[in-house]
Amino acid sequence: MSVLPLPERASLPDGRVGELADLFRLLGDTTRLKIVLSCLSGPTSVNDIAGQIDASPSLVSHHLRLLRGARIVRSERRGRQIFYSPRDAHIECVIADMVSHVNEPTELDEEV
Amino acid sequence: MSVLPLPERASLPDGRVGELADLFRLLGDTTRLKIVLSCLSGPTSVNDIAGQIDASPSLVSHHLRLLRGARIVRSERRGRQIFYSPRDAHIECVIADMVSHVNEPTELDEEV
DNA sequence: CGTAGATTTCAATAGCTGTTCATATATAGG
DNA sequence: CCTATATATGAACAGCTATTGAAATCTACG
Repeated sequence: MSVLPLPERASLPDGRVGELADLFRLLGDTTRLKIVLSCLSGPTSVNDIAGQIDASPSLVSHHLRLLRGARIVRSERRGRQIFYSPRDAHIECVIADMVSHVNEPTELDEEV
Repeated sequence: MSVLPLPERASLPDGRVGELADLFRLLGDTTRLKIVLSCLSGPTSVNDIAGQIDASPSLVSHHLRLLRGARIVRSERRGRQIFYSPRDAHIECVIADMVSHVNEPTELDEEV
């Protein structure tokens, strides 16, 4: 497969489809997505995230490691706690676009 | 959790986090992502998609059903074959943004 | 140093899901 | 009507992964 080009912007270097899928997959889990949403408003500590989404710090930490590995979030230590925030603008943009898609009203013709 | 607001654009109606995650999850599978990428260039038949990504028509059809159910792609019959294309601009936009993220050079300080 | 707070790691389990193969449905043409 | 092509469906299996609870680091601070 060497399809594309994408309608605009940068094209996909062949063989990197896996990387791209990984990113989507990470955002595709409810818990992880909530974590990312939690720190959209600014740097948030692990415990605060856990509190906001009602999950154990252990679980949150697990997911944060994956998210950080994929450069979806960045970490920053302040005193004895660690604050997480979205890695870059693209992530926020991707989420905003997808929210727009969810909010898009269903056309009358097409259905399940 | 009722965090947010998202930096710009529409906000997420509470309780719809699941819907949002579903969309990302669907794009998070390599095969499915390839399918979507295949029909980015225009309406493509099931068999052509299967050929482009080297997968069985059965498998492609299975995934297309999920993608259509989530309104990620639309279908259109022409003769005896069915052509698929991305459902709306948001999808293409989301993918383009994520590609930008992949292409973003790694900062020197932060690492695995 | 020793305690407490904050985060991370480890191991084990349960549930989900992508894939396959066989079968079914549908459309067009002779 | 019968065949071939195109797509869809169903069931079953294997592999992955989210979750949990306990234990381990690590940092700040008295």
